[in-house]
Amino acid sequence: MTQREVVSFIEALALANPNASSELVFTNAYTLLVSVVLSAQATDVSVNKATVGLFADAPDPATMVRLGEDGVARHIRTIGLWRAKAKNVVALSQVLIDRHGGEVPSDRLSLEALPGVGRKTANVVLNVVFGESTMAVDTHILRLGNRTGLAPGATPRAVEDQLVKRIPRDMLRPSHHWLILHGRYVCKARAPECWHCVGRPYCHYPDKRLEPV
DNA sequence: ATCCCGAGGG
DNA sequence: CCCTCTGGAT
Repeated sequence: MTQREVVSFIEALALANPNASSELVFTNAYTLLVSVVLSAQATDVSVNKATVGLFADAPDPATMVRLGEDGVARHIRTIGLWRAKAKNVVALSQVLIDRHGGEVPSDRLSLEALPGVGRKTANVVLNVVFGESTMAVDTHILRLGNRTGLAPGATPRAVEDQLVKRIPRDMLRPSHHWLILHGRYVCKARAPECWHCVGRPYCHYPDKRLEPV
């Protein structure tokens, strides 16, 4: 896809989704961070179902540590990978208390040092909470980037670097949400709905589905 | 059977 | 570079 087509594609997504935002339910930096940690290999809907009760019991790091792994696990057992996630959420909360005054740090190094937080989660927090122009590449963006030709790359990091390089700086931050929503609801993994895709003129996917099944 | 806003360990 | 962790929706 040419540079001009990349910009046209992103502009079309912007028009189609003027107020795109995260679909995770959160009220502050801490609840966003925990929600994103819980969202690995899980849908936002299932995460939100579990966090209602979790954050009612433990809205901050101190209460989360007090709740403990078993207490957290009770709330999130409906989400995949719940054992590791319960452990990480408690450990991460303890680190926030010990090293960051109970607050969520605003730099990548500190974020990625938290248990259960890798590059993708750090990028989401930096983008949503701290207003940075990061591009968090999840399964949707990895698929969409390769399928459409927008950002070919074998790994999330390769796709991230492509997107950062090709999307104009002033569009990069909101592009994260535009791309995720497009991947989730239009450029879907199983049956992409190309018939109402605004990126169709630029997309390289050879098997465009031009009408509903 | 495949997929979902991955990370850590070997 | 694997592999494992994990459950609900489709």
